[in-house]
Amino acid sequence: MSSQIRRGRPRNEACTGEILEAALHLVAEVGIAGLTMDAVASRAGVGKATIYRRWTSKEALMLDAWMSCVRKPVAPDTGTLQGDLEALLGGIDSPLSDRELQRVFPQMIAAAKVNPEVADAYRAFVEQRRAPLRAVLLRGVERGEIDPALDLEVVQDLVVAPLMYRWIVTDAPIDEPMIRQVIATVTAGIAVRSAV
Amino acid sequence: MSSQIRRGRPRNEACTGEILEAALHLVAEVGIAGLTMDAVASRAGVGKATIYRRWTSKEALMLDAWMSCVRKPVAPDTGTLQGDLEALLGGIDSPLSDRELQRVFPQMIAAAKVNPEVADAYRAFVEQRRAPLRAVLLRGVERGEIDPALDLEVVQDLVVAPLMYRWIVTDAPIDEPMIRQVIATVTAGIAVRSAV
DNA sequence: TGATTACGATACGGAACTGTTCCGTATCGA
DNA sequence: TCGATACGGAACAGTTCCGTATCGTAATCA
Repeated sequence: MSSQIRRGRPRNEACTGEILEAALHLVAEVGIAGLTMDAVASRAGVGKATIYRRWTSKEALMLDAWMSCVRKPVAPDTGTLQGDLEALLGGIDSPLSDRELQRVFPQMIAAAKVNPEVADAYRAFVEQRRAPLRAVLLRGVERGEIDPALDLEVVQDLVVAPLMYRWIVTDAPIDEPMIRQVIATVTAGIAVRSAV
Repeated sequence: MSSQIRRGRPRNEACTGEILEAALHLVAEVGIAGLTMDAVASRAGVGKATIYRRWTSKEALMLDAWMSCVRKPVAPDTGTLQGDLEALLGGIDSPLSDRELQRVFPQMIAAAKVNPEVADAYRAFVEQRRAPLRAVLLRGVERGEIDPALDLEVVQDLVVAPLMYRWIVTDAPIDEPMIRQVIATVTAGIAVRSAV
């Protein structure tokens, strides 16, 4: 069925990645509202037809680009909660720079609030990002480092939110001392002796 | 200079507010990219000329609308850090519903990442929101409830970020138990005995 | 070699939106 | 009553952009 013999000139698969990357860089520069297919084609060094041969619409391209812009992190296992958190919050694996991601991600959120299709992809994206942290916290509960009476979802937010907040809302720096203080404060606050 | 006698039919000042509100509701529905001046005029029940008599462009209208959509909170003083925080994080004073604000705010952020003029207004907006919380925390330090060695900016983020994170990123519920756990965890984590 | 397909480049139709400018009407001060 | 201004509604031109079509060229297979 899908074993149709391909005749003629084969597709240049490198183009696919170049188009995706060009789209992401452009979104970082001008936002999704300012993004045009002409600009994507020009930046990727391809014709528009080459794009439309791969995606049916601008929206389809954007969905693909977003899903490809951050690779899923793996849950570390250093033996202690503090160590796991430090390893997990270290960096992000992406073809885009941090600076660009800080611009692209809000565009994605804004689009998700308005477009249900984007919202679906966005939910999957967030869930994928949160899974490793949840695993780390569960191990923390098993080791007795976290008060089992606490709502783990909230604990998760306490750890991640300050970073995302600086990333998205305030643009404040996310450096080592800052991350350290976040982890120190939260781990101190969620220790078993704390009563809610 | 500005004491020119106004002749002729006076402006209907009610229109101004209706236009601003219509713009905000529409941004919540279709996003800033999908917003059209025709739609604003139609929703506000005015002609487009009435809008352009007050604002020179779509951007100018949007900036005004945003600055008017949330009123500055006041710093409470209940005597304890925990009490101040609970009072401060309670609710938001705005003509828009929470649901709508959750959609409008990301649009504002996304626009600020791309448009320098919006970015300026956005920075002023955020600073205005953060000031009362900073005052509350400073009193907490004076009362000895917060370790003075900590970076207060980070403490501020620890408190606000989980709420904003749910608001913007995950859409998870922000109810009383959740807020309580955030405040309890952070206040426990920033108490004086904790060493960073 | 010839058929076939992908390529970059460019032009095009159709749709949408902005910002302006007309109407005819309504509401004020003099 | 009269002049001045604001009003809602409608139409307008200019621009932008999407998605498609077409061009000549390049790459692959039969």
